[in-house]
Amino acid sequence: MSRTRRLSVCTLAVIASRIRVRFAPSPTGAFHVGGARTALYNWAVALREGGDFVLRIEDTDQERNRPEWTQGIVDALYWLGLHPGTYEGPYLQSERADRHTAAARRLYEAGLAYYCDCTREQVVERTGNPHRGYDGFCRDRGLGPGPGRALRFRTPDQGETVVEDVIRGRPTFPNAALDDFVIARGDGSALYMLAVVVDDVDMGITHVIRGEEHLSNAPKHQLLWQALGAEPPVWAHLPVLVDAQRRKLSKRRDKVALEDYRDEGYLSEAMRNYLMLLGWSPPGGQEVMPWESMVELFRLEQVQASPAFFDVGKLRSLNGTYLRALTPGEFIAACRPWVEGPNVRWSPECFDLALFAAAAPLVQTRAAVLSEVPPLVDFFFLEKPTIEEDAWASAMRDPGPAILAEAIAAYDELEHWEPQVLKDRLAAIGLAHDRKLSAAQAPIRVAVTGRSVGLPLFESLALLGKPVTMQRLRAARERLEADR
RNA sequence: GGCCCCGUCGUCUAGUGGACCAGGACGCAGCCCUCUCAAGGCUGAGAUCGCGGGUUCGAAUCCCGCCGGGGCUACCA
Repeated sequence: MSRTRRLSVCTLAVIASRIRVRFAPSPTGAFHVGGARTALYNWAVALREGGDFVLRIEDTDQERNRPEWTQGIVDALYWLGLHPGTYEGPYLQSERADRHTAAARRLYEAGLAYYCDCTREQVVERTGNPHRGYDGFCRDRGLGPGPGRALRFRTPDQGETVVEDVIRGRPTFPNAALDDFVIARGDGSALYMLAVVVDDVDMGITHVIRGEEHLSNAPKHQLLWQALGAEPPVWAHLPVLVDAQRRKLSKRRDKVALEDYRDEGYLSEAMRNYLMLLGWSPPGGQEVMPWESMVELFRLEQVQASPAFFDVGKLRSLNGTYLRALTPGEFIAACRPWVEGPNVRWSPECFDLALFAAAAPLVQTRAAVLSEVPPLVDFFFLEKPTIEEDAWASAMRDPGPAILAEAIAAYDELEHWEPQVLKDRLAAIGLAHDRKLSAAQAPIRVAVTGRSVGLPLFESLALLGKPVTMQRLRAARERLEADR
């Protein structure tokens, strides 16, 4: 389909006095990254066009624990930067049941809907095909309301329904393929199909921006909008998010909860930037940019129509970029929950914020995610370093023990405990063993930090201080002797 | 079965008939820098634009057919 046939949001904005978008998640579990993207796109449109953003919780599934999940959604949006007060709501769909049933009654009274007492089994028996849908059996039976009687919307037999979609052009549905769908249950309560439309109409929504899974329902929604006497909104059906197997992201299989990413140390700014990029790319090719710039550049009609893979690798890279862009002070502040929180592996009284702050610049280029920070600095705050045995084994081969012993002797008499001095001494020792510094530093690094990779060694030793360093070097020598 | 949507490097994408033997980013490989690892710099590999026909002097871009993936087809949302 050609993009030239797409309608511009701006064009239509002239028709509607003020743009009103809505984000309408159903509280059926942890807040999903896909939902986050939908919310962000809605928000970007509202911000750019100076419109309103409405939050509505689709909670007509009465089983759920509403207050908790609703709070989870509000919190997730808050983390993304959508703060209460800057949007309308949250409205609870369940609290609007009267409006829904009133609309159902109006539709019935206008002859646009009819009552039906068919069971599913009866329908299947008549059509002979379980996938065939409803056959219109009760259309002209003139049934009135009654217990167990569902209300069905009378869809047109002829013609077609065109959904003007900003992203997809003009999906066109033959009306004959649309069944007379149920809009109210036997007990009178409205179904989602009716409730969304009633709410959207009532709330004056001008742009419905939601997931692609709703596209097939859009013609039914549109028919309902018209039946209710309202001008249908501008539609925009966003591509779904898929996993590596190109399957729709699933709560069971995939890591989709926004809070999981937050708890792993992804910055909300990075997440927001990444999510915006899933299905849209700013003109000019620049991908990393502040939210304000994205909002300015964002165009709904430029959104890709094909499914997008949620690539954690790219998210991670983006997060690293954001981490590195932080000022030292901001970086330290961002790290604090990870180094001072209740889950740290060292005893809290051993933590030294000044020491961490001094090491932070060394950490900043080495962490892509905040959860990677503690392992980089743990040797500063642990009573003794956790030795990785593989690292120990390879570092303590052949000249390792000799280098360690000579370093102890050389470092012991040092008066100036500074990186350059520490480095020069070790380089000289390495030279005597025909080893480059890159090899000579290994036994010292493992002895002091427990690992073969990490922060720059001599800066680390300088920050750790002479007494602790010497103590660890000696402890390593003792272990070597004991192992022998 | 019916209806609808989608299909450019592994991934996210640029691309709206000629400047595209297809550009960027992530990832990958190599080099430089270097006390390890990162970060940074440079270089490179990687896409017969799902397939097949057309239209055109010329097609990733227009038309037709097909294939593949997905969604809807609930008295779920």
